[in-house]
This record gives sequence, C-alpha cells and structure tokens, in this order.
Amino acid sequence: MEIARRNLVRWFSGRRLVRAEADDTRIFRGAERRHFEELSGRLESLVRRGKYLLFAFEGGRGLMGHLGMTGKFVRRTEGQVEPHSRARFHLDDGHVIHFSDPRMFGRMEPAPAPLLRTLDPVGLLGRDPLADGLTAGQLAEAVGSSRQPLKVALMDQERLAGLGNIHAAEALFRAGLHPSREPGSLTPAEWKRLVQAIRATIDFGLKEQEGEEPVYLEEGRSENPFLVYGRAGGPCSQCGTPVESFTQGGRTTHFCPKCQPRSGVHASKPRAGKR
DNA sequence: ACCGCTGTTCTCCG
DNA sequence: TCGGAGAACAGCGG
Repeated sequence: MEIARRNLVRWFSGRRLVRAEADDTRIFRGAERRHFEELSGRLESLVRRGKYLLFAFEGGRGLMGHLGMTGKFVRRTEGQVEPHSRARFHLDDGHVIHFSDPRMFGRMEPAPAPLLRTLDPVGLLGRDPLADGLTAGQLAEAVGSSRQPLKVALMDQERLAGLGNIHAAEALFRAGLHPSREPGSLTPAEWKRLVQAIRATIDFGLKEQEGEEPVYLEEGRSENPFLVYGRAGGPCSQCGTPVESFTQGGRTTHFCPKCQPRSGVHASKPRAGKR
C-alpha cells in the first residue's frame, strides 16, 4: 500500500485529473459511483492509514481506497487496455491510472475529503508502524491484551494497522517467535525483538517493491522473495529445517519450527508443509 | 480439466 | 463480546 501511495503521488505530481470514470461494480460498496466520477483537479494529498489510502482532491472531494487481495493501481497511456480495470483516472499528460482488481475485494469509496479520516473503518485503525512509529511498549500495549494467537493479533487492524498475512509471518520469523504464542506471555525482550522485526520487515518490503509494478505478482517473477512465507516444505533460509504451515484465523501461517520455538503456546496442529 | 490454493475484510452464528 | 466459518470473487498452478 505504501508503494502504491508513492507511485500515485509521483504519477499525479504536477498533473491534473481531467476525467474520472468507472464501471458499475461492487468496488464502490455502499458509495455512489457518480461521486467518484465527480473527482477532478489536482491531488492535494494522499494519506495512507494501514491498508487504506485517503485521497484529497482540489475542491474538497475525497476518496477512500483499499486494494483488497488483488487490487492494484497501474499507469497506462490513453487508449491502452488494462485487464480487470474497474476505475480510471485520466490525467492531463496522456496517462490513465487504472484501479485494476480481478476479484473486486478492493474498494473505492468517494467521500468529502474532510470526512475521510473519520470513516469507519479508517477511524477504527490501530497504530500504523510506518506512519506513526512504534515502540516496544506501544506494541505490547496494543497487542499484548489479545487472547488470539500472536500472528492473528498482529493482523488485527484495530490493534495494529497495516500488517497482513505475509508481513505478519515474516516479522514473527525475524523475531524468532512462534505464531501461536499467547500475546500476554511475551517478555519485554521479546516485544523489543518483535518491534524491530516489524520494522525490518517493512523496510525490506519497501525496498523489495519499489518501482512501478507490484513486484511479487509481476509477470515473469516467480521467485519468492520472502524468508518463510510460501516456503512450506522447503528449507528454512536460516537453519535449513523444513518450513511448516498451518491454518490460523482462516489464513495459512508459515514458520520454522526450529527458529520459532514453541514456548507457552496454546495447542495447535502444524501439518507438514506442501508445495 | 478439476481442485485447492490465494497479498482482505465483512457478516453471521454459537 | 469473542472467535470461527463462510462469503464476496476470479485466476493460477499442480
């Protein structure tokens, strides 16, 4: 999301939005497409809160965006077709920015710019490690009270905003913490390791993804850039032990049983990894 | 060709 | 309240 924000800022810089138009799809949820199509002029600010983007256009019109699982913003030239394009910003430099999203889990919801930050669920988001900074104490306070498994708690956007399935797994691997740890059982030293691991994971992701296109999904890119995510059955990048996977909160969790030892975890059943 | 995955979140139950 | 299951949807790889 942060990479998407940076790309959009660059693409809009010094340009004007001359026409916004969109197909009538569920990406608008409750909001009205015609308000999207009323957007125009300069992009005055683009703020990211967790996985949400808040656009403020000249004239006070705004937009809340979310990429869902498969949404992305791509820049094309006028007339070029983009598969699964759902909404489009036509700029005065001959470029068109498409919001492309095959599964339509993403969202584009126009709203008056001054109201964007107060919108549910944006108003419910927890601290954003990148935008707000995050100390070990703040992390412990936000996540330590959860009775969910640690990884599930890390992904709870009301506790901490921005971590998804990949980054949560990666951060836990870097911190050497088992995903099923009870948040209340972490020591101050472990919170410190975790906060540093979250920072490292975000930094790595930003470096990895910089450029115009979403790298991991980019065509031709088949290499897995992550330390444990998607490596079930393969060797741990650190110790060679086979990476395992299991389901937590409806999502697949990948971890190394040796680097992320179980201590004080509640019962769960790792299965040998596939792939 | 079919099956079972998938970078998310919301709603509906018990 | 909380937590798990299912749903919303389409594509891709085994």
